Amino acid sequence: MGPDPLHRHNGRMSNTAISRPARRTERPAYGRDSLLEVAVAVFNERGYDGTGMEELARRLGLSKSSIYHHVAGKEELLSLAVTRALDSLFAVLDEGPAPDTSATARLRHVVRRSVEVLAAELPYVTLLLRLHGNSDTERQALARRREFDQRVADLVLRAAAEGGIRHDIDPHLASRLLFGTVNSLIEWYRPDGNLPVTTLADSLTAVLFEGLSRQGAAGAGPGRPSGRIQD
Amino acid sequence: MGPDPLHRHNGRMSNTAISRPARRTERPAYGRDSLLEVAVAVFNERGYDGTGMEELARRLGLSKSSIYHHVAGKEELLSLAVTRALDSLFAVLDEGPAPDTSATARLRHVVRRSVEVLAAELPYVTLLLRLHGNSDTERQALARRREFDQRVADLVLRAAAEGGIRHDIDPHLASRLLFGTVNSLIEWYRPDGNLPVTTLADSLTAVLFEGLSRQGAAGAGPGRPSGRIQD
DNA sequence: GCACGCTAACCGAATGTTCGGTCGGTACAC
DNA sequence: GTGTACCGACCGAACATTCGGTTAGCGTGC
Repeated sequence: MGPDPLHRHNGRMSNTAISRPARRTERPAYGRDSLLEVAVAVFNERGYDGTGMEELARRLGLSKSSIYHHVAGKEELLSLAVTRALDSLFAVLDEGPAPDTSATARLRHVVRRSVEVLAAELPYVTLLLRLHGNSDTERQALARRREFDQRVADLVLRAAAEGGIRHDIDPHLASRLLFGTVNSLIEWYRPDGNLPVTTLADSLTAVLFEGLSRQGAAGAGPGRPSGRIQD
Repeated sequence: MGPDPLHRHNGRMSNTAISRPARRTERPAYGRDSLLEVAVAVFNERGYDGTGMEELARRLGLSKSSIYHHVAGKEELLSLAVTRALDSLFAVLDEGPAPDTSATARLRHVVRRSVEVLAAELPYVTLLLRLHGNSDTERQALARRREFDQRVADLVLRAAAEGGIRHDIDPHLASRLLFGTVNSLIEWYRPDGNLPVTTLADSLTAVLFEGLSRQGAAGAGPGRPSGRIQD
């Protein structure tokens, strides 16, 4: 029926001890960042729409109203999270090998770095990849995400023009498979497991780039350029 | 929730009007199946938790209360959808080449047929793959899904033991990449586009099986067996 | 051939519950 | 005494679901 009446104890949870300004008092006190971290974790567990502010408060060890002391509301938490994810992803495109390098080499770099970003910012990217576009915030994030996808697709196209991709696979399909596989990492990869990110990135790029580059003769392979993809 | 509440003759199939008995009014006159089809489409657009019964009613051209004439509630719609998806997926495992065929050949068949099922039952599988486990219904579905994944992973392990998978890639990782890529199809593949399922399945199996089978020497490839993956 | 009852299909107006969010206030560090 | 961090109590809106009907077509008796 009713929740247990807690007598104003601040039993703050242990982890997420951001040790920036050397806290002296034993009052941990959430900042925006540590609060966001917990919120995103819960959003990913139950889904953004499936998470209530009350459940969020419970997991934070706070009351519902206290959350509004730190952020404007539920939607701001979402906005902060996906902006962080998108900024990290776009940074990958603007760094990397000089533009005069071969497109194939640059693509390889983008894939590898995307895997690393995905691992480093896993909760934030996970939230981004599961948006539905139910609010303005979500729709704007999806628009930025589509822009990212578009720029990667262009790079794949240039790699294909260089001959970096086997001719019996449509470059548009190659894009989809490449980043479909990369994005599917959010479904199972856990950075705290015993598979290092470097090994993951090595294996993923090896499998996909070798599969995408070599002309195949294995059993039931096709021989003609395949159908185009829309959108 | 639990057992299906009686199964009297359900109405009509999806709008392939066979006009079997007699003509109804000009109204759509939904049966369970056609109603489910619309509902699942809306669930996939806005997310299950993000879809209200009112929005559902609007899209059906019905009143909210009329939905309850056909199904017990929102959760039954979800249950019907994911059961259909899971039944189709498990059927793939139980058909196919005889058990005395090589594991590699059987795996290839499972991957190809999974792609086909994914395309044929796209909305239902999409809904399944996006569950969070917020209710008993969802948790039961996720349990069945994990069982499917486990059986596929076993098959990959046997294929690896046969030598069907290159030795510098851990079979557990190979499983994840393989079905990560297959499952990522729900994010972009549309059966009504101009990429036929057969071409898709050909290309996907070609890229992945060639990438996974051949020992690589392309640039930055690893050389040792990679780290293990947990659960 | 038509009156009658039956039922599937539907609706508008409610039900209680949960939602995201607000408000006035307390504790305490500096 | 001012600012930061927090809380319980509360609010209107939206939620899934229920209830008491109405309508239309079909089968049957006659």
